Amino acid sequence: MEAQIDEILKKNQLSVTGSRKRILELFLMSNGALAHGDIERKTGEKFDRVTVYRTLQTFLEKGIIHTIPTSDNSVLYALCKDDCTEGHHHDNHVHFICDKCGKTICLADVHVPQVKLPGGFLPQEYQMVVTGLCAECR
Amino acid sequence: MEAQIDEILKKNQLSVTGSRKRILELFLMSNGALAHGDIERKTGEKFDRVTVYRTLQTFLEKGIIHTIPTSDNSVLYALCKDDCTEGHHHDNHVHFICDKCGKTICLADVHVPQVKLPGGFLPQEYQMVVTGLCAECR
DNA sequence: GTTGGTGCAAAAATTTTGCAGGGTG
DNA sequence: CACCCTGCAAAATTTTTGCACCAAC
Repeated sequence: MEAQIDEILKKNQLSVTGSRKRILELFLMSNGALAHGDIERKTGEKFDRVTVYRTLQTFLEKGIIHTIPTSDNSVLYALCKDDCTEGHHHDNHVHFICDKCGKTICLADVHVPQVKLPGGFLPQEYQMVVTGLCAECR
Repeated sequence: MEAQIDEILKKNQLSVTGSRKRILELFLMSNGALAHGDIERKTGEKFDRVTVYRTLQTFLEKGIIHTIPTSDNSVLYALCKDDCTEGHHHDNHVHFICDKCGKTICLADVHVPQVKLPGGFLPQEYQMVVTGLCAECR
């Protein structure tokens, strides 16, 4: 894991610092989406809130993570797949958000079906979010 | 339109007030999604920002409008179809967000395909967002 | 007249920005 | 050692809450 983290950071020409390593580690472990608040909590507020904002922003710009659309006003972040490049994501699996426990789960095996759009639209990214109850909460 | 607005409000046991009429009118006219800021702008800041917040909240609770997931941290609202009831929405069409002009367009004719989920999940609502370039911006 | 909605004020929460000090390459 | 990153402070923005007044029914 340690090596993997370093590799990701170096591949994106980022300095390997404590906060970046820790936050990246959280994403690798969680195997799902994290909100800003999750990260603050899981790091035990060890890092300044501002640092978390800036780290997430940096990861976004480098294409290491991406945002996930949600119906409520929260912003979720999740790791990109390897074939994501700066500004171009291929995160084409479905996300499930549990109404009860609030957890967001990446359904890596469920692909987003490509729908046919009316003429004129130039689609770039398809995202699908399913809400309901997860296996543990139902 | 005037009559339609009154009917919607009365059907939901809401007092017919100036701000509610105006904001509902905006939704009926826009035929798309509106952000909080759009509403403030289009009403010419005639109503207090707090009133807009509370009106939107009320409409949400009554199932008159619903939120639309977006990748950035903005919250968008759109009218529900007639068969939406309190707490249970059937807004099962695809939304398109243009990366250039930022507009959100309801693709009312494009239905959200139902995907099969792994066992255990109890899906309640499917939402799909496509981003890219709209007909005018491409 | 009673109930509920609005506006104003203020508080709380979230996000952004500037700058000096410290760690990384 | 030069540069980028972090933490602190503060500003800006967004959202929530309390309360007195006014409008709707």
